[in-house]
Amino acid sequence: MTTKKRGYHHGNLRQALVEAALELIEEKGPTGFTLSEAAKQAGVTPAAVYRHFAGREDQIAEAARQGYEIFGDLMEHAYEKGRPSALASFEATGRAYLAFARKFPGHYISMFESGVSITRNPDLAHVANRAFATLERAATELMAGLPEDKRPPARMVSAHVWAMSHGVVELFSRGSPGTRSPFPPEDLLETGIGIYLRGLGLIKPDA
Amino acid sequence: MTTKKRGYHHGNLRQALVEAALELIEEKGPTGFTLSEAAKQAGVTPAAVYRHFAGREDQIAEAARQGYEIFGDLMEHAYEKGRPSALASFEATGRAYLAFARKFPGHYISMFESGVSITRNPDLAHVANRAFATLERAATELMAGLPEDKRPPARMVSAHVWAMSHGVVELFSRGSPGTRSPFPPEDLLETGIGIYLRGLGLIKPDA
DNA sequence: TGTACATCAGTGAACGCGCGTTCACTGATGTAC
DNA sequence: TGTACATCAGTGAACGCGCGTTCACTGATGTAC
Repeated sequence: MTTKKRGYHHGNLRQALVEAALELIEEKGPTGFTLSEAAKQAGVTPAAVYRHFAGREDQIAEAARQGYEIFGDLMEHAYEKGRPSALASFEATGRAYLAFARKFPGHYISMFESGVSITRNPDLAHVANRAFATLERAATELMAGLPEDKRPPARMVSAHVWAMSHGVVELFSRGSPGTRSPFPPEDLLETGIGIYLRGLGLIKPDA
Repeated sequence: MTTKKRGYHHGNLRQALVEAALELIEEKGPTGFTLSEAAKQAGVTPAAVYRHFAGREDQIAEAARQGYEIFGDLMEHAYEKGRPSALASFEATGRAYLAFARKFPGHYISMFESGVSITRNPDLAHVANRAFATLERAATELMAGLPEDKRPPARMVSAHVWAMSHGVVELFSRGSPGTRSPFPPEDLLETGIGIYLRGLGLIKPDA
């Protein structure tokens, strides 16, 4: 829809295939994606896929890579928006995590549930690191506001928030096991992180 | 190995199939499990499976069901062990979550990553609820120790802890995306819950 | 501007594979007399 | 104890299916002269 770069025949088949894959993954889960069906959805023979990807695995990896790219951008935006308040920045990155999962479920699943191995794909590892580095940077600045003797490692703090965000998404933001969520996921994450930050001594114990 | 009930030919094929499924799931992920291979591993023709299960889906569901059963037992044990201290009970259930994921990875994956739908299977819903009810009971008791005006709903507190536990397992306890864990998962969860509880005002702000 | 050629994105047919599921069967086990 | 019968767990062959992947090809696009 945007820049129609029009290649030889199809005009950007590669991206069309990625988008087809994302739709399939979103609809039918990570298992539901097949190279053949993605090709069909893009109006092309399965064999054509091999002009653009090494195979099925590679196609998912590209979907995940684009996901990490978007994710990283969102995190950075959130981080910047909260500045100069370290607390606001940190909270915003947490919210951004959930917002990303909601808005880009296909990407999210590709990244975290498709079985794509980050360790085996250096490209992926690189973009993924950028996203997580933002969260960690926010944590580092946050810790700077604490007395040194009661300052947990920033990596640990970011890991905690990452874990809670991920847990909320997996358990309560999609129809996985938790029947239905007892609370809106956004509220759950907001209050959870709020209590956590109070535990760090960063929020006054008001109400 | 234990009670050899010896049925007609095989002697408890049903359970042997469940165990084969668990091994396969543990080894090769939720996708890696196939009815045929489970049958083969149990030394039996694929068709034999249909004497004991309605199909592939049903076989995974039974693996998950047994997982929830074990999980529920572990949670209850942890809960009882911590008594009469509500705090100890609550912390113990959190730890039990991670211990379960570590000790019974096949079950864990069947329950949370296999795509088995709890809502569509009443049997499953029932055993799952028992497990989560324990966590919630622990949370309720814990909240009783707080002044009423600053007492978040027990359901919410248990959801928070559940989410963080699940997140730690998914992200740092297995080789998913997080490269390698920056900290031992047990420590991560312990400290995370510790900070959270402090935020609730349940632990003194000592060290 | 027109023609000859090179490129290479996508085709279409074919492959071998393992899957989940069905079916009529067989033969070991348990039971009634 | 021995015989006839009923049960039903597991067999073996077959099925249709869609998968990922390969290959020689074709024909539209871009380029050199």
